[in-house]
Amino acid sequence: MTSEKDVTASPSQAPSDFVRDIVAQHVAEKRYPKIVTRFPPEPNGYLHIGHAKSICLNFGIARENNGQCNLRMDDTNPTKEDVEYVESIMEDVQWLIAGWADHCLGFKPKGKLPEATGTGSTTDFYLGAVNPAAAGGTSGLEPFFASDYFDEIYAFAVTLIKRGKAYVCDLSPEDTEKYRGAPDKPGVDSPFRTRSIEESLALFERMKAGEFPNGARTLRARIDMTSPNVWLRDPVLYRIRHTEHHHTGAKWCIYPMYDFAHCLSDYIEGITHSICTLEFEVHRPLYDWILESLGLPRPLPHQYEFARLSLGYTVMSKRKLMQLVQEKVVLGWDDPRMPTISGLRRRGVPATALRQFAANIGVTKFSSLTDVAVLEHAIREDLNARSHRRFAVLRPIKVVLTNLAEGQVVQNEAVNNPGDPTAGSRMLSLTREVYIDADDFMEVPPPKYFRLRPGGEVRLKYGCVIKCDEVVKDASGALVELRCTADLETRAGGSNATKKVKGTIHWVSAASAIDAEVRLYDRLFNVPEPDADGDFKAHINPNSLEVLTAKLEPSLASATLEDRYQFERLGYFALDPRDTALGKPVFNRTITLKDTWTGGKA
RNA sequence: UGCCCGAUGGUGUAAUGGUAGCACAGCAGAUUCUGAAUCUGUUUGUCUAGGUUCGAUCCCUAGUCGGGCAGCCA
Repeated sequence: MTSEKDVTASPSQAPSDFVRDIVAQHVAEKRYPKIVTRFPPEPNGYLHIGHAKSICLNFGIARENNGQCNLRMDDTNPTKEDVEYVESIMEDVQWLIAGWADHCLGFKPKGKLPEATGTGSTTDFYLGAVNPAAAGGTSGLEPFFASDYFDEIYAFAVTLIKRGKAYVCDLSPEDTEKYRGAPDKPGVDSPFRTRSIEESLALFERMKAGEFPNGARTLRARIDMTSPNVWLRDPVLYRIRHTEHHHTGAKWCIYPMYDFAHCLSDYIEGITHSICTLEFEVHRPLYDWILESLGLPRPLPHQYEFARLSLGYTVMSKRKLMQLVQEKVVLGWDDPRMPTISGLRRRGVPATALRQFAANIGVTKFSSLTDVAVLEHAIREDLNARSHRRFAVLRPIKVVLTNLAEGQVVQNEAVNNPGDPTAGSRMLSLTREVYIDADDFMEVPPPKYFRLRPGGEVRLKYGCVIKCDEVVKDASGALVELRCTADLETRAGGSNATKKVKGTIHWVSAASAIDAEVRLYDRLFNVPEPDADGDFKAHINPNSLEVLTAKLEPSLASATLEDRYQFERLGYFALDPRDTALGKPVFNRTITLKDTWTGGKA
């Protein structure tokens, strides 16, 4: 495979799957001088974790074969697309592949268009890539745009007409549908199918010139109205849309359809392997028909299909995600509860974890439902290795250590990561007043409860064992504070340091703790397949976000956006990059720690 | 009732004519100043019926079940 070290994570060798097998065979045959893939999102929404699977596949294949993967905006429908999406896509892709496949990313000089390389009767166009890493950054570069090829695609359409393989059709949208027939019923030829080449040529030019209203005419391929594959029943190649385009402005009023534009865009860029999802499988004969009908001089790209990702407890279509945003179920496309790449990033999920996840789930043609536990495992595994441990108390209970003097400070060393000796340590101050988490004290605990109870003992981690002498309540019966005695001889190095107690809990000093907003996220839906009954909004988890003010150990005042933290016994947390302000930290819980305690119920 | 694609433990995936393996989840134990991590062990599987073959998860046929396809969306 590759001789380079995979920087995703040490254990991940290049995965193997049927697409990579095909590519490997082509490499062995030396079929192409270089393997070129592409990631071609339509800029009509934000990228989600399903796209991440595709990105990892396409860029993975490129990097494993010393190839290249072009980022291309598949923007042939001006009514649905927007530059906002172009920008988010660029950011998300570059974030996901950073440090892994940047050297394979294909961009192009800003404004650069394909060059006509054809001679004589053969029409040919080519547009090569520039790598941002090699070019010293993305300034002056941009991704590819299918809309940059409108001139060339138009020229190819004219060629098709001249070859008698396409014609201008005057059927209305409704009639076009009727004539198409049904999957089990053959279609009927359009009355305009026999139109002369000259007339189609003239009409097509007038369509381009804007002489006809939307929907008045289309350019259609002349294939076979009786084909069992409905996509071969004279598919529409061009439609009239008097709409400005986010990238080409007002230049065009006719726009190519996906099927026509995609294969040609692949060809123009010199793509060798055009990898897409299963629903395009029935389009493949059309993809091939168009390219083969043009008599193109360079090697043709080929399409390969794999199963899109379905993840438990979430929805994955852009339409549904858009709905969640528009109906304010979430706070935006990058809401940390969203399965979008931007949402996962904001939640604190590292790109390496997403890449490892993609490698773990594999690539097949079987439509499966992936257990969220697989994603969660990849995130925990990544975060466990890299996160410094910190103490944070989410729901504070005050504990007074009655045998410590006011102002007395007992310093304790706490390691930053028990699995990584190089991570160092920091000091924690034990004082007369500390906070512990409400979950770590129960007046009437269930069986096997290891934590603090009246008259019971527990260890304050990196501190000492304490004993609960008194539970103080107010007139209403609400807990005010716990009065405990600390046994300082049980500290590390003390005469009773190895004293065994059932529970060890985290804590913070009331004297030095800092306040911070902490956001606890839970899954957005409360059933594994929210859309199984077609009503995904009925299964929204009303408690997917809980916001609280927590007490944090003081070292967290210097937390950075880049670092990941494990709040011990609670989970992994990261600073929210959008809402954190100077002196006002906001932490997002990326994921809880795995919790095998049944809560005494078992 | 047309065409295309698929089917391996609970879930996801390997094995491409020769011992059904891995991961997640689960369970049990060890260990633990995180009920985490780590370590050890372990339950559970080739959709059905025929055929080819010394031998079939793999090749062939039929069936069953599942997914996709009838936008001037992608």
